[in-house]
Amino acid sequence: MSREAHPRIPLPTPVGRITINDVARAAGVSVATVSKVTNGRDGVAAATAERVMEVVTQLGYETSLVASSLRRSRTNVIGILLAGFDPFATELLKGISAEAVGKGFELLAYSGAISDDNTVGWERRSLSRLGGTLIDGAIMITPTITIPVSSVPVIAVDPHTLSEADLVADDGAARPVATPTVECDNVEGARAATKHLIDLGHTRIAHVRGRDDLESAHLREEGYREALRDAGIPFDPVLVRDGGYRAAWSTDAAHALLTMPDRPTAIFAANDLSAFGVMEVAHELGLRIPLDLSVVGFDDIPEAASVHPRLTTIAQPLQAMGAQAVDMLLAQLQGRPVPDHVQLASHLIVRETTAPPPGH
Amino acid sequence: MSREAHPRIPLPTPVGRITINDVARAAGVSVATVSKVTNGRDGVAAATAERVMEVVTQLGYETSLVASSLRRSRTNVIGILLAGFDPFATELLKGISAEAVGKGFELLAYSGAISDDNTVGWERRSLSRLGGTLIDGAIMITPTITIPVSSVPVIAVDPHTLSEADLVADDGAARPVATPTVECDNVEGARAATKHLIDLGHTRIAHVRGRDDLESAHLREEGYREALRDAGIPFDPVLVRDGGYRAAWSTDAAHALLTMPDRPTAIFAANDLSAFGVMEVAHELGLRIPLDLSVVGFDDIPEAASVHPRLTTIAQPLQAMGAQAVDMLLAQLQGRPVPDHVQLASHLIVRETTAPPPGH
DNA sequence: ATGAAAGCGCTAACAA
DNA sequence: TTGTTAGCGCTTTCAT
Repeated sequence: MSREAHPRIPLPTPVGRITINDVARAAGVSVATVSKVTNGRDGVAAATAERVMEVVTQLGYETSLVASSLRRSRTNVIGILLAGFDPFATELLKGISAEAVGKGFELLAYSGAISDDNTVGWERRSLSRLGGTLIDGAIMITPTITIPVSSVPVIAVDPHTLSEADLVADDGAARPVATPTVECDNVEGARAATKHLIDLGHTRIAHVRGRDDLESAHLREEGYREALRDAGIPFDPVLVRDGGYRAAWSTDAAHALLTMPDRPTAIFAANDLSAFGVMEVAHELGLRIPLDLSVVGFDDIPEAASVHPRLTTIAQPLQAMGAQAVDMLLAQLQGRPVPDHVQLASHLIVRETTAPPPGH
Repeated sequence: MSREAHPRIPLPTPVGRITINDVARAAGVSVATVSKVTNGRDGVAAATAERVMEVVTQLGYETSLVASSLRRSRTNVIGILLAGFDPFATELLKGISAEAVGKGFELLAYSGAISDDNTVGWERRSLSRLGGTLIDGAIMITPTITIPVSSVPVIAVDPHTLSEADLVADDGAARPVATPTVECDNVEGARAATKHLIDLGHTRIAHVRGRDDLESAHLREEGYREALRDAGIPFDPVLVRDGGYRAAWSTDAAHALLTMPDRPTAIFAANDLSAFGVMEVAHELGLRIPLDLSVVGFDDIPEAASVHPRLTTIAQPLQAMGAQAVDMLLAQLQGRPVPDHVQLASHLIVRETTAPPPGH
């Protein structure tokens, strides 16, 4: 180690980011050698490697994710593409994070729909911007469009459209590739919610429907109808109104339902937000929950447990769904077979908004 | 628009990612022109621009975040650097996301500590890997080390060490640059928690302390002591035990406290997890909460509202803290003055684990 | 064992 | 108005 003078005075610290060039210069080697050392490639003398590592430590050098990902094909980074960090997405993130730990992947949650003008099409845009370079694969949370053919593997969680697997290409041939999907059992959940009300003795059960353009809304209505059919209760179209998955819209629906002559004694709302709208209207009309009116929601967002009275609802196993998505993505990355479609069981959480009908 | 034959047959779609080269080739222009068009630079004939845009749309081209960020200085992406997507971090994310919307920035939450071997030092590593290229600035969530001098602006949320502002450099000169910090008022929160117990009539109030190496633990103990002092209750060192911010460790502390001769009638735990440990031990010992023992936590993680009985605790305004961090980072990016240190008020949430002491 | 050089996709000077 | 070219930081042949 008798090269001419590696002075002990502090290396000329560069001002901005420390790059591989800074390290190479300080260690008196080429950038290629530094790259080999930091990536553990062999073909470098032990002494050289040691000296390089010393400089790396001293300078606090880390390879730029951007630069290396531009050059390499794999980055060991999984992208989670989402429209925003809402409660639904963050619950999934918790599950994803827990499942990914120790598997050698870094997580990168990207919200590209951060301004109002690109709330539509963020799925494709995000995938194009990150895919193929920054991330090895992606988990897409509640995409509202069909996921385009992508250069990296993608798993969709709770997609709001039919999977491509169910579609047929223009030329009539079935598509070979579909985006694998993870979601909860919407039909079964809705059925359980409705059955819970039926078991309590309700027979006049209304449904505040979700957004017509979203697949889950249809599935939940289907579950509602099935439960009625199973119990021999005739379906009454008058008792179904649109709530659009939003509290504001649902108040209209609720008002119509609760002021009709033979008003329902129970309402199954397509999601928790709609249920909140229903509860608000009931309160305004002087109806006591659950004495005069029972309400069931869907999703079990955190607020469901905090409102008064606390909302009975169908919980989606969000963290388990996130973990499942990770498993599927890793399988896909490793070339293992991946199921097209995974449904996880939702379950009823009985809280304080449901009781037998009045006079029962 | 009478160039020779832009055939209507589908453009030769490239297999992998669509790059600027593909667009240039398909549109019959240079990549520079495509770049100008997609970035809205002028100096391009309207007809050319239109043709390029047509190809861009048809091919579904989006500029690669990686490549462009390598070349440009600004990316309009804010990085949120975190150790993992835990409840604390995700609450902050909600606030950050809500505040950042419409401000023209994309959000990129990066968890680089995804394997067990790099749980220490993730702060520096993440910052080095993303900073200077991918992100314009960073919000660092609960860093446990002093943030290194960085090439991009950084805001620290709930840092677990003293800010550099409080330190002095080796040569004795005060450092010119400190990492601006957002946190809740730990002292005041702890004082409110303790005062709540005092107001209920408790005088023998124990404290299960947090991790000794974390600044917030010391601040919370300080608040506890101040409240006692304000009330004229002498501080009894026997009533303070280490819980390490963890449920498992806190059970030992709780056991010691609750089996002592003159046991406390109330315990202020340094965080909610410690409080859960205390509740568990109390249950084992046959102590009823809150009849025999009152418990107060700190943080108000979601579980605090779900356990039985529901935990009285000090809530940190996490979403507001996230929003504040965004505001500060944007200010810093725009060269506006930024406060060194912002403290947001925590507040007491009274639930079911506190009551007057036995026989009061 | 080491380094020179090409190139990943893109942007920005500069030339034409 | 358009294209040529250099280079952002890095990895990877391929010479030396």
